Amino acid sequence: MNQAKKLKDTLNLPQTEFPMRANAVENEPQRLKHWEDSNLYKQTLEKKSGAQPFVLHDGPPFTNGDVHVGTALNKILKDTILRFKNAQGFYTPYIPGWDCHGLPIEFKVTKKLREKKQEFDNLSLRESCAEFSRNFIETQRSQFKRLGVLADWEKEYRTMNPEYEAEILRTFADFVEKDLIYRSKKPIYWSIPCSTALAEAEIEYKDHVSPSIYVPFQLADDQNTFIVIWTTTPWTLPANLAVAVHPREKYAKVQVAEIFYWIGESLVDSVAKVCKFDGFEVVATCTGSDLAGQNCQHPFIERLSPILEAEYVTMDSGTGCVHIAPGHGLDDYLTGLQHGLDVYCPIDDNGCYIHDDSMPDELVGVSVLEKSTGCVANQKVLEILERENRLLAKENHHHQYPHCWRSKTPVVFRAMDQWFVSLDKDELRKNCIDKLQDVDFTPDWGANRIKGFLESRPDWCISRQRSWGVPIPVFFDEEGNPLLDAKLIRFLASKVEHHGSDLWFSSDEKSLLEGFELDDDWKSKKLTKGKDTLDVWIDSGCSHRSVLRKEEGLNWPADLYLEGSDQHRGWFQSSLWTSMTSYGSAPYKRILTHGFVVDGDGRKISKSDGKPQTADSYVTKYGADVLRLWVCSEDFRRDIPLSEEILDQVVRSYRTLRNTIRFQLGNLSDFNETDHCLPLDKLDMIDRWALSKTADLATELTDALESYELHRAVQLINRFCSGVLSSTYHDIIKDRLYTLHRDDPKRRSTQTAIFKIFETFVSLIGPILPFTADEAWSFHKAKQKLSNDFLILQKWPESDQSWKESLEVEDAEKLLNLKESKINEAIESLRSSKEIGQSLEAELVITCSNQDDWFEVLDRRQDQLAELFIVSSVIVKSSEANSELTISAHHAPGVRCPRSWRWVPELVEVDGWGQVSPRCAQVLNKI
RNA sequence: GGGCCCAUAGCUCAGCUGGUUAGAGCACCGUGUUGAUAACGCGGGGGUCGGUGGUUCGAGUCCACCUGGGCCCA
Repeated sequence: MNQAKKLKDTLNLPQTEFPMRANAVENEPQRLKHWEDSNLYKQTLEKKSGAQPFVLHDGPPFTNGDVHVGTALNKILKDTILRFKNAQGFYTPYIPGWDCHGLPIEFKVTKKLREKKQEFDNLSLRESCAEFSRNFIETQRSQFKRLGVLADWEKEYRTMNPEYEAEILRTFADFVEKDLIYRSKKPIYWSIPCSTALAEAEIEYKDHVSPSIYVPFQLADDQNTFIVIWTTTPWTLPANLAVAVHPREKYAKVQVAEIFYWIGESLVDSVAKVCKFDGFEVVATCTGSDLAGQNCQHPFIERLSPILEAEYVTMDSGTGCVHIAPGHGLDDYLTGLQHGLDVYCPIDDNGCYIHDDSMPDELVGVSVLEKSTGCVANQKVLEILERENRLLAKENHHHQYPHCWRSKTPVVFRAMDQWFVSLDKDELRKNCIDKLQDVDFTPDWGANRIKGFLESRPDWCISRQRSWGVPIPVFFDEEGNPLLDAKLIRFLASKVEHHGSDLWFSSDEKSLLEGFELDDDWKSKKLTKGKDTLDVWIDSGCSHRSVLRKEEGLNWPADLYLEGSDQHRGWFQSSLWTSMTSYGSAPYKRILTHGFVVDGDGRKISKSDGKPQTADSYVTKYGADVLRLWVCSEDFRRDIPLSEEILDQVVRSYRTLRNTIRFQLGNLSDFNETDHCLPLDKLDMIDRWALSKTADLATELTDALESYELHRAVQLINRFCSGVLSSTYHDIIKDRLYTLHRDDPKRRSTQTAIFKIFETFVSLIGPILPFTADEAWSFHKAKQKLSNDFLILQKWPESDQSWKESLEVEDAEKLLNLKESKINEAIESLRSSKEIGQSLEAELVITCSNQDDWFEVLDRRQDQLAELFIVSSVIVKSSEANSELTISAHHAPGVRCPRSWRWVPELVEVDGWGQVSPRCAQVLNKI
């Protein structure tokens, strides 16, 4: 063995089994299993039992697919915050939930059943939906767990659980009791052959040819003047109740012979051409606002149609004047609501005109269904228009028209009776907005956003003509009068609590009502149960009631709701309505929102890009900790970019961090807390400096996490790793750690510091990188991969004031600043001129005035300067007063010690080891 | 089209209430080391702060408009 090798073996080089590479894909699941086997979630709670709770209420993801990377982001944020709060000392129960009902599931399941040509009724469809939901709960749960999310997976809530469904009904009962529920018509898509309502998802747009007609409406005050509307659905004309114009667009009065027509100014030429206005002349113009307020005569029914303003009217096509039938279109409906029009819809379930006071006899019973032979209703209406001289022109119009996905026939838009929540009754809306003042919003514009939604939304339509949901427990008598009674609903809720809401579909009216005392008025009547289900926003919107108020250990209101910013319109809002109605205040103290995951160019990620969207596709490649580090490194309040480049960057900073930890572990291999720890005042200057930097980190990082600015925490961690540790502290202490005798107080001083820094640092990164931190902790405590001493059960590092200010810290800070600027500069110039390689080959001469503040520091720390600057020696010279501090560097004189690599004036001989520096000789003699 | 929001180096982020030549980490280039080595040190280049106009003695920071992007509606 040559001397170099022999001497190297006498050094205290780092030793650790903590691997350089995480191999996360393989190792994380093992750690996860270990955590589960040890029931770690329960342990974290038991450790904090009796402490102040911090309740983060989980918004339930929808159970219809794999966990999306955006959903993963949401759960990672929640988990990180909870781990932090728990470490800080809060009792942090976390009950995850699942949103199970709803159309997208029903739609997918129906499609599957149809493809398999399976017969199904309501009940079997619901069972298939439930199974579908259950399967994805299993899938998603395991995907969430894989991310490291610590939660009470045994108590998880599901909106389809019978107990949960009962609370949905009780919420509805509260609405009924407060008299907020009313019945009114609203247009929906209706499939005539299927005799069923359709949702947007059940509609296919197909090419279609419709009649395009121009119809003049005579002004009530002026027999010779007409306002001309254009429509492609003549059959809706019997339901016309108004004509809409755009308030700020220009309209022209066109004279044709003795008759005047109002038409959108920019459309005059095209309308004149179609309607064959020969020799027409524009005689006046005005804005839509000027026209509004007048009445016109329905073309073939004794009824006035007011001219109204509507913002959505365009001059793209037609006449700029829009035929309004509130019973047959959503825009029409909303305009009608604004102006107090009736939601008039003279069409029955079979798509035939009904008999009423105004329907012309010749139309009663005529079907509006489009058949291969055409639409009879359209033909009849055209006949009437022609006869009444109210048809200026008719063409064929090719366009995309909605068709029923099952029967493939064109659907109609038809108003049907729906249940609504009156949002303005008893100032509910106002109270909701007022109560937002008690809620903190992060970011603060969230308040503004939700407020806008609360102010502008129309009354809440809560009925759906669907199967996969919670039934609206209403009965009708033979005349169609509804029985809606809070007591009865609560009675049914108790039944549902035991049997599930399937009961409504499987039982007849008699057995549903069995055990309930009906009022005398209703007793004798024959009752039929309703067929509608509740809007699923009620389902998730009452989770605060079903979960927070029912589960032991939770609190109402929640400390925090944390969801994507789309939930300002969704869950945050629906939760507020239900909570205000039942309890008079908001169910949350703070709302924290995050943006959406976008690609590297800031564009939304869509399936068509072919980029992976599931959380799993990233976890199986990078592991959970890298994904978590990505989440936490982004400012989640805005859009969150994700790309290969970004993840590669995260991987690199992860490796740096891991290596830093590894270096510390390696240098603690022969250190034992009880035997070797030195008291703070015995620590070396540089060690005290490092501790003070660690204390700063703890303060700043805690502050960043408390203000939910996780990305700032990650920046702090990165900077600490590279700036404080790697390039400064670790670089400086290598010499003493490696070359001094293992028991040298200077070495033990540094190990004491590393020990404390390590424990602090690993604790600080715990919430963000739970796998890596726990792994490091296990190696630290048990020198093995897995141990039962879990990092998560450690206390959050308090920033230790005693670590902070001291003369040592001040001096070190000054000297290190000098190193970073002038010293390194001097050494670098020596290196670039090839005079030295390692900085240890250099000797420095620092010249400064003994009047200078610097002199005092340099003088006081003279014996530590060489080590601090990582050179072989430093000579401090005093110069004349007022002269600037200068540094010169040259190759160190003397000889190089083969053990410590430092240059010394001369080497000494040690038996069996050859020649080494005097310092190394002392060490060798002790070995 | 409407409401809310975002835009600083190749990437991720700092930049408080407007005030000297705009910062950090990563990446990149150069270089040293080979006793943290699929690691680490040192040095360097890189931004007309999305654009235009305005307020001001002075704007990345305030205002208006425009462009691009996101969420939610229509």
